[in-house]
Amino acid sequence: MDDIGQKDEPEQSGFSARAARIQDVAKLADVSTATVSRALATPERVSLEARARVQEAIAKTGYVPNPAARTLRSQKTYMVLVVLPDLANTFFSKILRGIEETLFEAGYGMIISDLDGSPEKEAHFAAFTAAGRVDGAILLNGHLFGQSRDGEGSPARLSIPLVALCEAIPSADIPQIEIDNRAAASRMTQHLAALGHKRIAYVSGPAGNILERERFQGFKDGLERADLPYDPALVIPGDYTIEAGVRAGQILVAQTTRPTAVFCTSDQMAIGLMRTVFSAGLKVPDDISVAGFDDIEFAAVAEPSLTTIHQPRRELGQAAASALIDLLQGRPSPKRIRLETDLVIRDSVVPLR
Amino acid sequence: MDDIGQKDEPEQSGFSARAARIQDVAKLADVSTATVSRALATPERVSLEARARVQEAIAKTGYVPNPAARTLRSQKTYMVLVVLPDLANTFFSKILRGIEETLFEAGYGMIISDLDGSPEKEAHFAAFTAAGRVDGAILLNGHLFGQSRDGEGSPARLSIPLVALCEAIPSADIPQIEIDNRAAASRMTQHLAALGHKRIAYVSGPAGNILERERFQGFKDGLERADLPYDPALVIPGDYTIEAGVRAGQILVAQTTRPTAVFCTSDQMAIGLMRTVFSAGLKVPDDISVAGFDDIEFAAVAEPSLTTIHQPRRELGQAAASALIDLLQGRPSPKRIRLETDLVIRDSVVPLR
DNA sequence: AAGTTTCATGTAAACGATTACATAGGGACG
DNA sequence: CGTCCCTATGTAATCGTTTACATGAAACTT
Repeated sequence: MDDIGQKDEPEQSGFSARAARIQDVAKLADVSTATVSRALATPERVSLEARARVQEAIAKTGYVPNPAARTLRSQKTYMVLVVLPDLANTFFSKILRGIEETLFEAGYGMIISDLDGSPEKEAHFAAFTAAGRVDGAILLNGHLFGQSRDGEGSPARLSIPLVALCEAIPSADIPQIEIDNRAAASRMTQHLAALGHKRIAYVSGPAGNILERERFQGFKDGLERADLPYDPALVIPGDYTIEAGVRAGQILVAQTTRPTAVFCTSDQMAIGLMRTVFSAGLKVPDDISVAGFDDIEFAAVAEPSLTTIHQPRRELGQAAASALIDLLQGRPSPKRIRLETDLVIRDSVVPLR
Repeated sequence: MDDIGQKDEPEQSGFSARAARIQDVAKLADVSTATVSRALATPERVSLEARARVQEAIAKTGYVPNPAARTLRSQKTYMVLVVLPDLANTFFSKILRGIEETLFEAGYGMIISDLDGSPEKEAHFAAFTAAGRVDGAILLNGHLFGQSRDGEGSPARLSIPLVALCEAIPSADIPQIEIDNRAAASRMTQHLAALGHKRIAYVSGPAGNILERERFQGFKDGLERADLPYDPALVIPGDYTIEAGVRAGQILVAQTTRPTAVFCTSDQMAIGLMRTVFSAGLKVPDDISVAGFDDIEFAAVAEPSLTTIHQPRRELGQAAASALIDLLQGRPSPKRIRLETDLVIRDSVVPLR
C-alpha cells in the first residue's frame, strides 16, 4: 500500500527540490500523518518503534514543519512582539538581549517594532497583533495600543497576552516588570545630600512619562528625608537623550547661582550634560557633581566615571519574557515583579568641599 | 441566496467575538471570496461598485486578513530576518532602526536573531529560514548559515534572498552593503601621520574578521603613504568592545616607549582605552592622541570628544533593506553599495608637540 | 470470562486565505 | 449579425498542518 505510486509521486522526477511535507515523512515511515504530528508534539503518545521510524524518516527527508500551516491550524505563532519607543536608544539593547535569550530558549521568536513616536506605526502594530501574527507582546512604551475601531457591527478585538516592561501601565491588568524607580531616585538624592550637597538640580524625563513621575517623586522624597527644600527652579526638563543632557548642561552653566550637584534621570543625559559642563570650562566633580541613572555600559568608562543607579537590564528582559511565556502557556504569572537596583558609586560625585 | 442562514450562522449568537473571515466579508458585500481577495490585492481588477461594497463590509466587520492562511497559500511571509552578532552592541542599534524603517514602509516585519556567537542558535535560525518563516534575511554577522544537512535522500534546501550588511561575505553572490573600510582606515592613519605622529599604535578587531582585515590593510596603506614603517609591536589585539579597549589601554600604558597616537578600530574601544589611560595618570590628547572608528553617539560627547570615522549607520540599514526588498519583489538589485564615510575631527587627536 | 480502561494508531475535517480555471456579458470589428 | 476579445466575477482546489473522533488490540477488573 505504500510502494505503488499514488498520485504525488510522478513529479518526483522534477528538479525543484520541493520541501518535504509531513505526508512524505508519513509515507516513508509507513505511518499516518497524525502519528508523525504526534511524534513531534507529544512523543510520549507514540510507540517507541513508530517514533524511531518517524525520526529516521525526518532525518532522511530533511523535513521541517511548515510554520504557516501549523499556525493556521493551531492558532499559535510562537512569535512575540516587542514594542519599544526607540530602538536606537542604548538603554534598550541589553534588555532586548535578555528578552531574546529567554524567548529563544522557550522556542519563541521575537518581532521588534520601533514605535518611533508615530501613531501611524502604532495603529499598524495594533492591527498586527489583531491579525494574530504573534501570540503575545512585551510593551516597553508605557501604554497600550489604541484598541479596536468602534463602528456598529465591529466586534471587540480579542486581546493577546501582554506584559509591561520598565514603564508600568497602571490601568492595565497585566504583569508589570520594573524597578522601584521612586525608591532608587530617592536613594540617589539622599546620597547626594549626605555628601553635603544642598542645591541639587534634577534633570527630568519627558513630561507625563511614568518613569519620570516616579523618579521625580523619589527625588522629592529624598529631599524631604534630607530636610532639604524643594526648589522648582532646580528642575531642568529633559527626555533621557544625550542631546537633552547637552541642552540641560547649557541651562545649568547659564544659571547665576549654580547647584553643586545634578541628578540626571538617565546616564545618557548625564554624559551629555558633562560634555557641556566641560566645554564651559567647569570641572566634574570638582565644580559640580553629576549623577546618572541606568548604569549603561558607558557609565563606567565615562570621564569621570559616572555615579549612577544600576538597573539589571538583562534580567529585566528575561523576567518580562518569562512572565509572558507563563501567560502564553497558561501558567500562573506574577502580577508585578520589581527587580533590585544598586547605587553605584564612581567618580562623578564627590562630597561638597 | 444570502439571507437564508446557511450553516455558519447559528453560533453567531455565541459570545466569543470570533475574528471576521474573508467569507464573512464576502457574504456581507454579496460577492465571492475571490472578489474580496482581489479587491485587496489587485483593486484595479475589481469594478468600482464591488470594490466599494467590499470596503464597506471590511470596515463593518473589522476584517483583517489572516497572515498564516495567506502565507500558507501564497508562500509569502512579508517577514525579514535580521541576523546580528550582538544585539547589545550600540553600533547596531541605529542600523537596526534604518532597517526597520525601510522594511516597515514596504510592509515587511522584522524578526531579529542575536547569534551571540552560539553555533546552536545559528543552526536554529538556519532551520528558521528553511522552514519559510521569512522571505529574506539581512546578515550582519559576516558569514552564511551552515547550510543544509547532508545525508543521502536530503534535497538541497532552497535558499532565500540574502543581503550582507557591513561585514561583506566575499564568497557569496549576494548584494553587499558596506563602507570602504580600507580606505577609511587609511585616511585616518594618514591624518594622524600628517599631524606629525610617527609611532602610531593600532587596536585591532577580532582576528579573522573581515572588517578587521580591511581596516588593518588600510592602516598599513596609510603608513606606507606617509612613509612610516609598519611595526608589529604597535598592534594591540582587540574585538571592538569597551572591555577590549580597557585591556588595550593597559597594554599601552605598560609599554616602555609609548606611541604618541592610537588608532582604535571602534569607538567603543577608544572610549574604553581612554578610561584606562586616564586612570594611569596620562592625558588625552596631551600625552597621547586617540582616534576611533564608527562615530557612535557617545563619540561626540566623550571627554575628550573623539576624532573618528563617521559611518552612516541609518543609511546603511536603509540601503540593505531596500536592496533586499528589491530582491524579494523581483527587481534588479545592486550587487554592491559602498556608502561614504567621513573623517570627523574632534578633540582627542592633536598634532605632535 | 465478560466488561471496562488504556494505548497506539488511522481517517478525515477543519484552519482561512489565494488563484487557476470556467463563465457570462458586452463591446468592437469585419 | 456572428466572432472574438476583454472584463468582472464565481467555483472550487489547494497550501501543510493539527486534532476530534473512530477503531481495534491489549491489559486490567471483578
